[in-house]
Amino acid sequence: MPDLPTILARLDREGLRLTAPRRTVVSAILGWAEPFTSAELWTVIQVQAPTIGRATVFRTLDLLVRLGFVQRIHDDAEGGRCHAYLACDTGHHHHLICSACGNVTDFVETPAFAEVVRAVEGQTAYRIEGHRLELIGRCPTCQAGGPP
Amino acid sequence: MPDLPTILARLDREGLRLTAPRRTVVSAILGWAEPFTSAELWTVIQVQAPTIGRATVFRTLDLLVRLGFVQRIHDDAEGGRCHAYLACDTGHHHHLICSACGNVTDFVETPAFAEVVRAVEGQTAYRIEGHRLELIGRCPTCQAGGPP
DNA sequence: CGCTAGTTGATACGTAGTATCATAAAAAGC
DNA sequence: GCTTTTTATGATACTACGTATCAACTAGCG
Repeated sequence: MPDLPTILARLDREGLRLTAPRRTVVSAILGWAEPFTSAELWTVIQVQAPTIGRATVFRTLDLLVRLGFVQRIHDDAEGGRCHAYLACDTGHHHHLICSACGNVTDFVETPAFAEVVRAVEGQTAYRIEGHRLELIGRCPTCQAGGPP
Repeated sequence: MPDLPTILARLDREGLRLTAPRRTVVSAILGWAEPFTSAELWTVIQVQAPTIGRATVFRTLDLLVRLGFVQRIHDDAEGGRCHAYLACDTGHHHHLICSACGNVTDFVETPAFAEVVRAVEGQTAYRIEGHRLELIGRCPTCQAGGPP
C-alpha cells in the first residue's frame, strides 16, 4: 500500500476532502499487512480517535475500496464471516491465503492465466471482462511447522 | 444439481434424517438455475410451507453447502450483498457471471489453470491446496443486445 | 472572513445469520 | 405397533455488518 501522502494526494485529485477522520482511518489501515474485518478496524479507531463515528469508518473503507487502495476478500473458508478487507497496492493482483495462519500474500498474474480466460471464452461464448481469483494454500512457514 | 432422490439418499448415507422440512427446502432449491439469496429462498418456503422456520432454512442451506450441493458465491460486483447461493453439481467447477443480466454459467477448469497454480507456487513458495475463481463477463445474449 | 458543498456523528433501521431451548418427530430396537 | 433415543425443528432473541437519514460541522475557495 502506498504511503499516506500518496493516498491523500489521490483523494485531493478526486476532488475529495482531506478531513481529519479520513486521515485517521487511512493511517490506521496503512501497514496492516493481514486482512482485517471492519470490526477490528473500528476497535482500533475507537482507541485512536474516539470521536470518529462508525458510519465514517465504513464510508472511508468504501472510499478506499472504490479507489483501489483496499480490497474486499472473502474468507468464508476459514470459518470466519464473509467480508474482510485488505490494504493493497493499486496494481491488479490476487491473493494467496494461508490455510493455516491466515496470512495473505499477493501474487501477480502469470501469462498462463490469459490462456485460461481464452479457453473459457471459447467454451462458453462469454466475453470475459474481469475476474476474481483467490488461491488457498500453505505458506512456507506453516509448511515447515508441519500440519497443525 | 442432482435430483431429489439422489440428494435424499446422500443425506441418508451421512446419517442425517430425511425430515419433511428438509425435503421441502431441497426441492425448493432444486432446479433454481440462477443464484438466489437466502431471503428469496425464505420467501418461497414461506409460501410453500408456512410452518417451516427461518432457522431451518439456514440450517438446511448450510447442510447442502457442506455436502457440496450448493455453493456460496460472492456477487458484490453487482451492487448486491455479499452472499448468494447457487445450486450446483458436486463436481468441481467455477462460475462465470454475466455483468449485464447476472446469469451464472458453470465452466470446468482448463488444463492451463494447473499451469497458473504451478507458476504461483514457484513465485511464492506456497503449497497451493485450493482456489476460488469467478469470471465476470458478458453472456452471448447480452452481447447481442448491445450495451445496456 | 464568509460562503457553499462535501463530510461528519448520532441515531435508527435493515438484513443475514447464529444461539438457545423446549418441543416434535425420525430412526432403531423390541 | 409401541417405546426409546437421538436428532431436528420452530420460536424467539440476539449479534454482526452495513446503510439511511439528517442536523451540525468544516475544508477549501474567493
